[in-house]
Amino acid sequence: MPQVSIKDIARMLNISVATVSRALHDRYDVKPETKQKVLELAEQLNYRPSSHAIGLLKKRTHTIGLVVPEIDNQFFSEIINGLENVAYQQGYNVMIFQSQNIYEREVKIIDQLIGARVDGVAISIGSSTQDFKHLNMLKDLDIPLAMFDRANDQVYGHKIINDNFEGGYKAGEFLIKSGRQRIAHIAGPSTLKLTRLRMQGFKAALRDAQMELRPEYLVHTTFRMEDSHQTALDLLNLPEPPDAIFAVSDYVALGVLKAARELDLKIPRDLALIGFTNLAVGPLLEPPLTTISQQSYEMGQETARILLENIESPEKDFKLQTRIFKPELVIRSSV
Amino acid sequence: MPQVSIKDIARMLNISVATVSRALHDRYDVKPETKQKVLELAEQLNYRPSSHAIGLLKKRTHTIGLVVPEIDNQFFSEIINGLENVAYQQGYNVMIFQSQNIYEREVKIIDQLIGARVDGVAISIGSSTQDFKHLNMLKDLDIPLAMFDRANDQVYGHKIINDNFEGGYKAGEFLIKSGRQRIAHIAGPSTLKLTRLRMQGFKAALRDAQMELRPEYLVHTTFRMEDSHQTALDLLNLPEPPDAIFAVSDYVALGVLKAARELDLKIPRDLALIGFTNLAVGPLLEPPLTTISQQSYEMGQETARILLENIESPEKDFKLQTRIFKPELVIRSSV
DNA sequence: AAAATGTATGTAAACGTTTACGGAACTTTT
DNA sequence: AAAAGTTCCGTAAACGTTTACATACATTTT
Repeated sequence: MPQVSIKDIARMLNISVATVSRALHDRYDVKPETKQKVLELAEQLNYRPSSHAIGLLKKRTHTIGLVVPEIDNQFFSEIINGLENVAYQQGYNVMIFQSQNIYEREVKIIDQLIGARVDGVAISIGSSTQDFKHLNMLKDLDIPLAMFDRANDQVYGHKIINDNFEGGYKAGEFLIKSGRQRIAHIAGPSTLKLTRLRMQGFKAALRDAQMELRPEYLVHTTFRMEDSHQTALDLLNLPEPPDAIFAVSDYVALGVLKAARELDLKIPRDLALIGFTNLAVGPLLEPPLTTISQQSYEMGQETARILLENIESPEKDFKLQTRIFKPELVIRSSV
Repeated sequence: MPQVSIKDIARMLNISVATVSRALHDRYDVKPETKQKVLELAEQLNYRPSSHAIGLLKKRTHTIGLVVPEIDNQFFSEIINGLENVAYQQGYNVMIFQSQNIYEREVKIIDQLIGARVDGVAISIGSSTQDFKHLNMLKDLDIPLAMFDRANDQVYGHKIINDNFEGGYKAGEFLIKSGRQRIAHIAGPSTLKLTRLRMQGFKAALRDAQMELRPEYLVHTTFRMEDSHQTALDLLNLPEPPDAIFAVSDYVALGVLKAARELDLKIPRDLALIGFTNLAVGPLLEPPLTTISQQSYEMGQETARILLENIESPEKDFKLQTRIFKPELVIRSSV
C-alpha cells in the first residue's frame, strides 16, 4: 500500500483532519480515547508526516544545504562530520551535495537548494568558479551563507578559513631551517585564493631568509593525484632538481611521494617533503609525512555554529563573521 | 527580499497563476509577449520553483535517499560517486545521510526519507543494526530498496555485494602459498555478514591446505583505526606472534601497519599483511599494501542502475536482484 | 434559570504548483 | 451571416499539513 496521509487516517476513524493532527502532536484538547485510536492507527499504517507539506506551510525547513567540491577527500568529509554533528544537535538536517569543481554543477546545486527552501547554505567554492552571481543571489533571498576553506571576497557571506599565508610561511621557514637550498613549491589551481596565499606565505619565508625562488621551482597542479604525480615527476627530472618540496596539500604530497619512489629518491635524505592538511593517513606513510595541519573537524563545527546563529537570529542584518584558524606545523619524518 | 512565488509574479503582471506557470514551462498556448514578460520578471526576481510544492503535487520526487555508515571512508565515498553519477544522468537527485553505525540514527534517517517521499532508498546497513523493521517497512510503502556492500537476508531489497567468501579464501590462499605458517585473521564486527563470510572463506582456505587456525589468531575489531591498532598490538604481543595477518579491511590493515612499525617489525620480512578493499592510498604505503579489491565505484553505479530500473518499472512486483562482484587479489609488496 | 466556563471537535484557509476544463474574443470557413 | 475553429487566458481543484476560529455540548457558577 502506498503512503498514508493524515486525511486517510481521518477518514478511517470518521473524524476531522484537524483532530488527527492535534492527536499526533499530543495537544491538550483532544480526548485521550481519540488520541489513542489515532496513534494506534498511525503506527499501524506507518504514517510519516510529509516534509513537503510542512515545508510548504511553515517558513522554516530546519535544513541546511552543504556543498563541497568532492566528497572522497578526507579533508572535506571531516568537515562534513563536524558540521553535521553540530547541526543535528540543534535539530537541523543537512543536505550534502558535491560540485566536482564544475561551475555549472555548483550553480545547479544552488538553484536546487533555493528550490528546497533550505534555511542556510554552507559551501566550499569549486576551483573553476569565477562568477559568483549564484552565491550572491542568496543574499537577495535572505538565505544566510557560510564559506569554509575556500572563500571569496566578492561573495557576501561568513568565512571560516585558514590563515593560509601563515601556513605557507611556516612550511617555507621549516624547510629553510632544515638546511635545504633548492626549495620548490607545487601550488594548487591559480584560481583559488588559498593557492595564492600559501604561495605568498612561502615566498615571504624565502625572502626573509634572503633566498631566491627559481622560476622553474614554482609549478601549479590540481588536487587530483594523477596530475600532481606528473607535475612532481617533471619537477624532479629537472637538470637541477630541488632538494625540498612544499606541496600545497597532502594529496599533492602523495603524488610527490609516488614520483620520488619511482625515481628511487629517498625521503628525507634526497628530498624533503612537507604537505598541508594533515590527513589521517599522514602518519602511516613511509616516511610519516611532515605537514601543516588544518583543523577540519573543528572548521566544520564552527561553520555550523556561525551559520545557525545567523539563521536563528531575529535581526535582519546579522553581521558577517570571519573565523581564521591558525595552521600548525606537524613535524614527522619527511623533512 | 524573501523568496517569490508564482503568485507574486501573477499579481505583479495582473495575470493568473496558471498563465505564469504555462509561460515558465514554455507551453504553446501563451502569447509570446506574455511569455516574455513572465520570463523576464522571474529572472529578475530570482524565481525558483518550490520543490516542496511540486513534491506535494506529483507522485514522484525524482530523488533517491542514500544511507552510508560513514562518509569519511574512501570505500563509501567512492560508492557515493558511482551512484550519484548514474543517478544524475537519469535526472535524479541524491540525498546523502550517514548513520555512523548507530541504529537509532539509521531508523531516524529512514523515517526522514519516507517523510521526504523519496522514490527509492540505497543503504549500506550499519554494524549495530539487528532489527530490520525500519527497512522492511519500505516494502509496505512501495519504496524500492537496494542494499550495497552490507546487506541482510532478513530484509526485502536488492543486493549489490561482494563475494566475500571468495575474497577471504583468496586472501588466505595467498598467504599460505607465500609460505607463512602462523596466519592470523583480524575480523570485523561479528554482527556483519561480510565479516562472517570473509572469515569463513579464510578458514576454508586453511582447511583446504590442512592447516589449523589457532583460536588466539582469530580476533575481532571495529573499522575504527584506534580499535584495530590496539587489536593488532595485542595480537603481535602474543608469546608466539603470527607471521602473517589477513585484515578484514584496508582500514584495519592501516592499524596493523602502525602497530608493526611501533614494534619494529619489518613488513613483509617479519610479518606478511593483506587487506581488503583496495583503498587509493594502498600503493602509497610503505610497503605498498597487498589487498583484495572491491570495485567500489562500479558497485555504486550498479546500485543506482538496479534501483532506478525498479523505480521506473511500471510493474508492481519488480523482481529482486542480486549482483555479486568478484573480488580480486591485488599483489603489491606487503606479503 | 440564566450565564459563564470548559471540553472536544469541526471548518476553512493557507502554503506553491500543476492541469483539466471552460470560455471569451478572434479568425476562418461555409 | 451563421458555424466552426483557433488563440489565449482564467477558474478551481488537488497535493498534506497546521492552526485560528467557530461550534456544540456538558458542566459549573451565579
